[in-house]
Amino acid sequence: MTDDGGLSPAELEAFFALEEVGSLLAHAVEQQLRSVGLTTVQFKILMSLFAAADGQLRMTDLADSLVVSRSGLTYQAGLLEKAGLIARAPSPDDDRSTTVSLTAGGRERIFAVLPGHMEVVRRLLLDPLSPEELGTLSGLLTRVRDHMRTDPPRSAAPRSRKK
Amino acid sequence: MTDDGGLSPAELEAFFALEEVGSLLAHAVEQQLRSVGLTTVQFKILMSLFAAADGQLRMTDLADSLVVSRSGLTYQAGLLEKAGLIARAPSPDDDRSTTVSLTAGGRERIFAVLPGHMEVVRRLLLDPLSPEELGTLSGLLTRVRDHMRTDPPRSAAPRSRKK
DNA sequence: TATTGTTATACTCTATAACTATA
DNA sequence: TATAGTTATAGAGTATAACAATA
Repeated sequence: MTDDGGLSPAELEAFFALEEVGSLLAHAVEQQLRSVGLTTVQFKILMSLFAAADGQLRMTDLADSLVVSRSGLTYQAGLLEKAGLIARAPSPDDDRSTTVSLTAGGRERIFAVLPGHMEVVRRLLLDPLSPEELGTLSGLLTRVRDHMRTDPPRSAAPRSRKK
Repeated sequence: MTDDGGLSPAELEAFFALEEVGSLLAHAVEQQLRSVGLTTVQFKILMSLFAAADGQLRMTDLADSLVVSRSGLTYQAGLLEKAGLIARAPSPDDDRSTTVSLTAGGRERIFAVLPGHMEVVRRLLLDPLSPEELGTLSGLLTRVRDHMRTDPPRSAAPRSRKK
């Protein structure tokens, strides 16, 4: 009658805990980002560029990795460009493409946010754990993340694959 | 120069893994919920009522626990009521308050979603872990969650607390 | 006076579809 | 023909402020 999908109590417990932890952490981070005038999406865009190998990405690749529509990314990129945090330029190899890159101002903004960002994470996530426990948690989550990445994202299908 | 807030590599690793796991899982769950005509917020509302001690909550308490504005909740409650999933009635003890409760249809909808919901969770989160690891993860996350709950949510301040 | 809930309103964001330019 | 990116547009959702009713 009360079919729960066959999950054990332990499984349900882990799931609900993860959902709540993720939700509370996301909210706290969002509040902190607001203090420097960034939304979560915008921060993700900046961090993606920051993490990119050569510091730049194509619009479409960026949209796909963030799982947003291209038009949605165009909108956000317009805001970030107007704020002087990113720059868009035609790609050298393919004239259809636009290459996005972080400006010096964008890098500064990242450095301006990170300390507070980390402080929130530390207070909410890290404080209650011992160093050993942190390592354990990190290891487990990394395994899960890697699995998520390789697993065909049937439920998080990329954009245009209209096939 | 590249101030990262003083977090160790292990801490950063745990943080980024958690952010990505939470993000990917949230997205997958959102896609699944869409198949039964619910948004994430609406599902959370239903689950909050389902989990409530006596199966009902005041509008304000519900809004606070979900960290949304009261007007925002009024909007969503209107949709859910129109869909016959919840019911609103004046509170017996306080005539200013409105008590929200799940209807039979609302309960049915929950049972309709849960199996698929759990399937997504199982595939993404639980599959790569052994039962022992699951227990460990669950324990750690539960600790973190409890800490988050007790810690003054300075960054997730409730609504009206205007001082 | 303070609180509960709703409403009116404006704004942000996102996606779909149409369009331009290039491959 | 297919792809990259933008634009026009429309829709969903959220919050602020004003309001009515009650404590």
